[in-house]
Amino acid sequence: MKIAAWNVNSLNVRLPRLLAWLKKQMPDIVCLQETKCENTRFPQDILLEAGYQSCFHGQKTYNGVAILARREMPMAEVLCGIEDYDDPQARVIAATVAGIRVVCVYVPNGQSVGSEKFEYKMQWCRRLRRYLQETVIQYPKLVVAGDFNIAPDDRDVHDPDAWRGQILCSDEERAAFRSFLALGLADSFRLFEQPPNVFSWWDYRQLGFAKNRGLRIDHLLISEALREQCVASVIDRDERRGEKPSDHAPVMVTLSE
DNA sequence: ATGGCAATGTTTCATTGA
Repeated sequence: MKIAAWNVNSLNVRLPRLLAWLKKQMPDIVCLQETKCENTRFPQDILLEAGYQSCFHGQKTYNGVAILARREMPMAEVLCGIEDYDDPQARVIAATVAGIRVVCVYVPNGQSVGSEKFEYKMQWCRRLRRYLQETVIQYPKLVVAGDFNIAPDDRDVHDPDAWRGQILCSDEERAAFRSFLALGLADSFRLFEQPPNVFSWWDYRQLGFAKNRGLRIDHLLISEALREQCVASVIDRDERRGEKPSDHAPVMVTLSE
């Protein structure tokens, strides 16, 4: 069972790449962020032809999340947003597939530490933590996947000194990330020995990718009940190459049957 | 100190992202 998360930065623009990538990697479940796609325009039929059913929660221009699952695996109990939180921004969708609860998240960016958007990010993370706390009780087999907009520690930053205290790397954001792990979730990437300087996002500007000036901000968290099954967690860096890439690479976790 | 790239729609520039 292969579960992936990918911030596609516009599903409309990235659809040809997504289809080619699905064919190549054959993931069972895919969590998408920044679809920037209204529900009425979601390319449901095209994805179905490619072998994937989908559920989606989108809006015009910004944000937007979706979960794809192989057509033969029933997708149930779809829930949009965080329970008991009237967030106008489409950032969370959850579904149950093959006995696993999958929560797809697009955590706010936060703009700069101390800004109004930063306060929104921090409040949003507290709401998410509360929601996940309830979710993991109801669904012990839980995967939380997506763009967290947080680099958990200095290993996840190309230039830790330059980024210290900055947005995506501040102590407050890192504490929020640890509050998710404290629910019994593991950062699947760190369950395995990894080479240094592996990232999931690179700035489009200043040859960010060519110089490997990146951050690891996209994550796949897995609950205790899934840990023994977890056999690999990787980042598909190749997907950042070539024509019209997203600025994020897909992240993938493999669970044994 | 600032913009640099990409996507969107409010479109020939402003806003947002990270």
